Amino acid sequence: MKELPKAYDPRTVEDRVYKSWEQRNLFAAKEDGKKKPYSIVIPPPNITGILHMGHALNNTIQDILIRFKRMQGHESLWMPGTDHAGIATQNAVEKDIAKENLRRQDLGREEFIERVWKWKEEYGSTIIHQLKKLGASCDWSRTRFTMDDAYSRVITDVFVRLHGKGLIYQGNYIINWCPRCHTALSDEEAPRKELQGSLYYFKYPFKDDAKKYVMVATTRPETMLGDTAVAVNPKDKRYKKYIGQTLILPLINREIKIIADDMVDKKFGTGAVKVTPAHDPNDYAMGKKHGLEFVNVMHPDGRMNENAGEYKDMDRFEARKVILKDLKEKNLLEKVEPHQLSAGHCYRCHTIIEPYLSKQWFVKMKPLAKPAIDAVKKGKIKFYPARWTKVYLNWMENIHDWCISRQIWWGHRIPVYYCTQCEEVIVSNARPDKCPKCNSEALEQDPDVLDTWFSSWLWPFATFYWPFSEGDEKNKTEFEYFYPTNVLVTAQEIIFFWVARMIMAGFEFTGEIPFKDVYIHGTVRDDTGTKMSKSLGNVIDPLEIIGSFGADALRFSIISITATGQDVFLSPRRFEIGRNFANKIWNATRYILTTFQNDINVDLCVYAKAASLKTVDKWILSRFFSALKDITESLDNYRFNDAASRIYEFFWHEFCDWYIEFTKLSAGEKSTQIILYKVLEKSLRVLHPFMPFITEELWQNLPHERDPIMISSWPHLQKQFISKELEDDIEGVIQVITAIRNIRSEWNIDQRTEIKVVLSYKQPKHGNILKDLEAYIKKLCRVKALEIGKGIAKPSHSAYAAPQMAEVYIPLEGIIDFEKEKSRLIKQKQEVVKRLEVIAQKLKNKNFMERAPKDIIEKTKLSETGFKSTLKRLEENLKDLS
RNA sequence: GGGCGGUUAGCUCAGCUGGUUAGAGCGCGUGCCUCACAUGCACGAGGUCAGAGGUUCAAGUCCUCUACCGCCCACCA
Repeated sequence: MKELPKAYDPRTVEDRVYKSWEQRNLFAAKEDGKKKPYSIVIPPPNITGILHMGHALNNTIQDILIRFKRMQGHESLWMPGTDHAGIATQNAVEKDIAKENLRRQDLGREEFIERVWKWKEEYGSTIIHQLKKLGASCDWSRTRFTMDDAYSRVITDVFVRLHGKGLIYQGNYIINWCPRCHTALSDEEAPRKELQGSLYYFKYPFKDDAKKYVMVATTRPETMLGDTAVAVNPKDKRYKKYIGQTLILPLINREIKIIADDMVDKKFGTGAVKVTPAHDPNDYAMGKKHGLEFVNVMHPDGRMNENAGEYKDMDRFEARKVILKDLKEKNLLEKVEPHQLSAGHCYRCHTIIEPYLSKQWFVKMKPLAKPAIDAVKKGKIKFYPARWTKVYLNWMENIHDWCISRQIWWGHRIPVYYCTQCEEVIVSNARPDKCPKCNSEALEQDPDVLDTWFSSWLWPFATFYWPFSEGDEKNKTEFEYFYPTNVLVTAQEIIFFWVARMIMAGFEFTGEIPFKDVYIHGTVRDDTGTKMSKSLGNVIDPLEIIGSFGADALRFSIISITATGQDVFLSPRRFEIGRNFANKIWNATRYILTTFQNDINVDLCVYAKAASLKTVDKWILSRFFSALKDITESLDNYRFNDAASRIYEFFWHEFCDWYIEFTKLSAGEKSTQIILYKVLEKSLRVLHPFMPFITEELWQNLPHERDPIMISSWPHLQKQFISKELEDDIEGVIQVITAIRNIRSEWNIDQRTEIKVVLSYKQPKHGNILKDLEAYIKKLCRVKALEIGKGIAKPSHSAYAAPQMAEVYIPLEGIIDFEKEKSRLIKQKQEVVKRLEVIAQKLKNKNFMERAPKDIIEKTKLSETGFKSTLKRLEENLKDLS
């Protein structure tokens, strides 16, 4: 037998173990009619991504599920892949070429795209390697990329289908514009953040009488250059008389009308609002309604344009300052108030977005949302924790159309072609040879690309390359087998971005749900509660943790401290839990292996002959199987931290602390060896989904040649071994031992001093158990002589230490403070009697349940069977007490 | 303006369907290098479960309100 090192060193194990799995091709999943499928699609990380704690948590959870289900006999498929991450990747590559003093415009579109692909080849799979470090058991042979040809075909297909159904349209609207990335963004990509800004009050003079004016208030003074009206509420007495009159827009000297609109809030600002239809969504709506002029005053990069008069080419914020100065000089700036406002920020570069009028492509969302809402309402898709259901429904019911075109280069080109001759718009899967209308060959493809999420929302089925071309039986069969997937594991941040849209796409294109469950885990934060992010510099690098503590330690720690759906606060020290536990598992196994001596060829199946087992053997089996039951249930309910702490508790504090210590008395005996072995190997299997590396390594060190633990089976629950009575008995013995140790410690009796203990008991049952386990007590408490008998010791504490041999008299019933215990029992008994009386009275009233009004039953929350079972339990309690 | 989460030991947090004496890890105190493990072992101290009402035979757990902390959504110029 190999000698195992004294401390577990993950660095010598993990890579080797992972490679062995890969070599045996254990990750591959295939259609297998005999097995039930279990499938998960990974939330595809960005190719620009590097593994952070959020990934670590997210992927550990998925890997636990996948490994658990695989062991339970399912055909487990974890579909991996990466996302091309349009803006993020383009930004990264632009940064990269900036080192060569190049902008993307210098390279031109084609060459730039080539550079992105090259960049992708070099860095794009970093995150995949890091996921392997974490132990992820994805089917890597299927690794998808959202820009792959096959995947891209799905996207084009979907675009054409939606357009055909009238669900995609093009139009001029106010969208979120990032002046730095030069692209439109969806609402979800432009989250609003609170800003400390100002509210500026301007005077707009009347045309007829320059001394009179209307005062307006704004937070974005620079947009005033594009004002084409001033709006007031029609019911506002202050302004009613001015409606229809003409004002002169200062600085620009444009004539603008005063209009009336219900949208104007009388109470805000001055009650009169400047209207800039080209730079504000509300004003846009008003502009459409009132037929106003749309004056765009900005370049796409955020500088003012030719419509801005003398402010042309100034940056928008520079222009703001100058305009304020000029207005002040003209005595038109009344006052400035501090004002809390919120403005959209680009989710990629954090630049303040500009509401900007431009022509974009949109998806009509309302029709898509309907089936997706119904599915969740009917429980076809369940959220865990359930509270997210409401968040999802609320968003879905107020859904807005989705702006899907982006003015960047890296992404899926929009499959739309324009005829330069007759301006025909052609939507087509492939580039048409000529214009169907005028036969011209001068066709130009729309320069824009699609929102990255337009590819992600197809992920659950596009990864199977749906829709299937004729003869593509392989993908079709697999799709039918593995789809819908079982669960989607993700963080709350992308419920709207991604989860909701996937559900809509699932129904629209496959007619089915894309997944049955959605498990939303918490956000990873640092120990002060701040979200971890690179820019804040508060990240804990998972790879560093893996480097020093090991992947298993990382996995186990993060799982056991993350309660279902709660955010998790991390500091590096918290990973010691997992490291220490791994070391414990290592050493327990190491110890058990030494007990096998040379005779390892024991008949390992005979443990079923329970009759020949010792009490402690039966006890540990009982404890194991009840732990197994709990853990299996917890995993089935996505209660990962419960499962992790349960196995931790069992393995460390029951198996190691007590059972292994018990067995040291009978280490050479065959039955002891068998049970030690059995419980160990079963525990390793239960631990495997949480800590795959160390369990595989130890498994391979167990006697006999064996297949990897990764493809072993989840232990079979054997209920007949679970015995509550037996567990209580040993629990009692453990209490006795603890009490003796306690006395030893309290009286400062040195560990080396041998003592004599006299135990007395009242209940014969206890006495028998104690006698049965006398040797264990003596060994674990270092007791030289132990006397057990009825009524030997007095019914109170009486013990003393002698110089040579301490003698300790302990009445068993008095291990816990006898008087206190007695009064507690009496009190408890009285309470039980009281409860019994009340409940019995209610039951006696035979027709109670029928006669009771519904709301009372509701209120008491007790059904008739509830009453009866309560009664039964209380009666049992009473029996025990007598 | 809506919605959600949190408030339990010195710290970080568990506690699912209400039911014996409210738990863990870390930290702290005492004693141990006991031949698997000092990444360890044994023992211990430490909690009026944010506050106030209510429902119930029984409330950390359910209901109502209040306070503080945090998050999300919204067309607050």
